[in-house]
Amino acid sequence: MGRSPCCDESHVKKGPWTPEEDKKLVDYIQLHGHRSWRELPKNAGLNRCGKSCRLRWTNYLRPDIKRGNFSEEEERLILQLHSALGNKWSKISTHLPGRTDNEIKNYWNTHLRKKLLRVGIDPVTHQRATDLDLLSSLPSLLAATAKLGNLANPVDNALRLHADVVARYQMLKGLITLMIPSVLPPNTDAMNLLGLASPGRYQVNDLLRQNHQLEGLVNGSLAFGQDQMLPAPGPLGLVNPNTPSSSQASPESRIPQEMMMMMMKSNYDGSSTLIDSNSGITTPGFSCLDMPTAHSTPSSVSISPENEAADFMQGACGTNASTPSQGWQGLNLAEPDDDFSWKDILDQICWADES
DNA sequence: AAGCGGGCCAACCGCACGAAG
DNA sequence: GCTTCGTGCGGTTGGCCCGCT
Repeated sequence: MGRSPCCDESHVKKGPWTPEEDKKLVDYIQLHGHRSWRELPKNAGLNRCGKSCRLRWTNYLRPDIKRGNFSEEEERLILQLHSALGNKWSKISTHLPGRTDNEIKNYWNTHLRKKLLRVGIDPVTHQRATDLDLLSSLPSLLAATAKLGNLANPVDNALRLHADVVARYQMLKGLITLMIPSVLPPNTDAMNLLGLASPGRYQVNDLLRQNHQLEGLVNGSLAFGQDQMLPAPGPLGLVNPNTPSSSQASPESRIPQEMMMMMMKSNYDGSSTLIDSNSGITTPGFSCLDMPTAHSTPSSVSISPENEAADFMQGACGTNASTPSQGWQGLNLAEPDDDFSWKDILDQICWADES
């Protein structure tokens, strides 16, 4: 389709607006409204194109514009909305009273995008890196996130925690994936063994939930004892409907508890308590950031972006407790078979790390 | 103090889409 | 059904500001 620009006339002024122009525009709109932006500059005595007037009004002069820094609440909301809607700035702005799409877009590009990148989350897809060959970069990612230290901003803390947990998740995933050819039956889904969502679109909200889950592991709140199949989710109510039942877990899939704990605990400082309760991000629950979990499956349910956004906007802070289910039942952390060499696996990982 | 580089943000540009004729 | 108009939207640009050397 397309059409010629509204301001073909080369004589119209461009560039920054002067206070006099602002006053003319405001005075005119207050008196007459802005029924036709094309006619407005003529009538208001402005040497601008209508489009420029509209932008100036909507992005700067409108009386209900909120100026100043974004609050933590706004920041989190933008993250959530962007993960659900993508670059739909105007839609996002409707959830942030007083903020314009342009302002949010700028804030995203200059602040939030970089924050996500810094913690290893793709700001476009909200996915963590999924490729196995990225395994080699994870130790450095962990080190980098550790260096971020105890950040004052709860959102930063949450992101750092995401990166930390995601990195461990990746190491674990990589380990299992390496194991598959040698010790697991063909077609075994490594992630199902862990009771985690299968790879795919991975949003911040998924991250938060998996944080939640992995923290359970890290903190030892999920009891996995010797020779013990996990009969039920831990106190966190972990849910993964895709998880095979324990009866389906192959004996070969056993991972020694010591190894899991070593991987999950290494360098972990229990930083979940860093999260500011005022921010609404609480650990291990992340209560106000959680997607509704009782009825949805992370990453695997197809929802239109709009519905998805509406869904979590509606249920963000009022989620039902997760239904206890078979989640993590496939996680068998009992002792390995005697003839199985975990050292070999570790050696493989070291090799992968070095390559 | 001057030059440089990067960050930030207001404003611009071009396309898309719905309404009206 | 088509063309034109008006507006909305998202991506990009350009200039200002600030910190660093």
